[in-house]
Amino acid sequence: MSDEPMPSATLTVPPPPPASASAVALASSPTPLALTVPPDTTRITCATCSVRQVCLPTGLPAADVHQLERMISDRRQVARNTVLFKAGDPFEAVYIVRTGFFKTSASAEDGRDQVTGFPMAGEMLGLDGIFSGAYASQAVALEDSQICVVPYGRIDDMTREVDRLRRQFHRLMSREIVRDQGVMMLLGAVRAEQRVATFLIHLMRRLRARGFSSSSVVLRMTRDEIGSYLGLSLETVSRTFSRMQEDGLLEVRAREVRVLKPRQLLQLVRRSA
Amino acid sequence: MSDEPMPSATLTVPPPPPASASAVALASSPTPLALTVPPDTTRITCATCSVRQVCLPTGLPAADVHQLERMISDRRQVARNTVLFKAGDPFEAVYIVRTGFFKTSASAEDGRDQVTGFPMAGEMLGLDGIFSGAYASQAVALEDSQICVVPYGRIDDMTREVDRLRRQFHRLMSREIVRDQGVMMLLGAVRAEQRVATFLIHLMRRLRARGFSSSSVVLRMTRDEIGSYLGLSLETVSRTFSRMQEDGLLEVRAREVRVLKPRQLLQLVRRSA
DNA sequence: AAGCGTCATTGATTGATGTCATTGCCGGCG
DNA sequence: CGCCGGCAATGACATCAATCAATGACGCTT
Repeated sequence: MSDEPMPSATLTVPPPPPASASAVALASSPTPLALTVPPDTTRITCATCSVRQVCLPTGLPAADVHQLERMISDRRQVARNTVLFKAGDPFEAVYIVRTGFFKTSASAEDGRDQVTGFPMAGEMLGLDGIFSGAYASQAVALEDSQICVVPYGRIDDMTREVDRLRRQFHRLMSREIVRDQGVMMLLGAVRAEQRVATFLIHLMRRLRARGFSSSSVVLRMTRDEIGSYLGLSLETVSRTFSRMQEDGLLEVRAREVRVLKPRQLLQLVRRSA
Repeated sequence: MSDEPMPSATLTVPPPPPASASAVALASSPTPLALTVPPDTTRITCATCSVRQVCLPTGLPAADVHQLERMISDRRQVARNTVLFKAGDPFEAVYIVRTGFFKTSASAEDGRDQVTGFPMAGEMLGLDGIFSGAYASQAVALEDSQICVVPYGRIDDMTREVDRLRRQFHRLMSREIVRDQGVMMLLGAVRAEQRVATFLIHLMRRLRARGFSSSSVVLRMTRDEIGSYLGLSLETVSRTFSRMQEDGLLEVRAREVRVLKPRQLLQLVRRSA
């Protein structure tokens, strides 16, 4: 299984508080338009951003990070359940998650709505819009989040002018392709147990890379959304969690998952049958 | 189901002969190194290439196509079953299929080798190598093929210098991301019948876009490879073909598939259950 | 505080698909 | 020319996960 592409840079970011669990919250179904409440985040810069090590600046020298800063037009607050963009919306910008948690999904011809990813801090959204000039997928915030807006026009300008930024951008698009291949592998896994184990392992790794606990998570998505992502029914996801708990691998209480035996979980990922 | 991203440009390319069925053929297992037999293709240019409409030049004015030509360092013959690159090989170039047929595959942690795509004329391979500097997947020719070699150094140069080429390259990377999403949808489809139908429909569309018959195909891959791509066992693929034949949708004789009722096949794609 | 809706868990059942095994076909090679 | 190996088709059987259904927990709304 190819892992979440994650630059080898080791992290020293102090664990930020688990992204203020929505006091706002609301609407059961996604609200149509992204809030554009300008937060007090105006003085935040890439150089001081807590996720810079896993974000666009990854591996760039400080001088370039300054340049890079110019690509970001805006930082926005996105409330839980808000649609950041949906399939068909005209493509204008790529987004980077600063804090919080999103889900991306695409619609199949048969009407299914399948989850294609759960982007978190430092990860990009919307790259699929460059191709046709309209987004091919939908992005929804799973919790109150903050994003950086990177208008494509600026990407175009900066990637012309600054060699390292150009190559960096290519690397990040490529990273997305590698990530997608990982998801295909996930969906190709035969057994449900293996898919769920892989999902958890990957999630933990990404969280750890961001300085969060490597053994305990509060899932931000429902069983249904996990199932959609893994190509399983929500019941199967639930049962698999339960079985893993019986086997002493996990401790599951609703959205809260604690990994007790990471080694054995990893075994499930690696074991074919 | 998001379709194979294919620019809307309609094709007027005369059906080229179905890519000379290998007289060379050989080795049952992939041979380790790509042949570098310089063919008599040196005078071929993008401007005269029969697949230019579905390839890199897509949508570019003639002037730019000339520039683009400079990105291609070489055109190479790749014999059937030859490995063009494999996971871990140092990334140096992106490839574009000129004639023939490839399969790309990636290895899961559990040892599975899953097919991630079947690139054909005009489609790019190797974009996943930009991220880490090493390819993340493997590419094998399914029949004697020709490819254009696009060294990354030249991409870097040209995308700095020529605005339209830079944007074009971004579009093509984005196209790959959209394509990957399509494959995820495919793997997320519940029923085997739906997956196989979608596979066939997409294949036919891509062939038609290149001027081939829109009702008859000679599959270049085995049932096993189709199964790996679709997340099914080879037997299920075989049985599904058989059932579709019984139902009068197809006529299948080994690798040769004739679509008799494209409308009904499309129905299977669209129908959720 | 009660009520409703969403989400999660669990059981029973069913059916599709994987696995195993056999047969036949075809092409290449000795 | 006949054997052998890869590929495909098909049957028998087992298994895993989807489906249907009921219940319970929690949080938000009124």
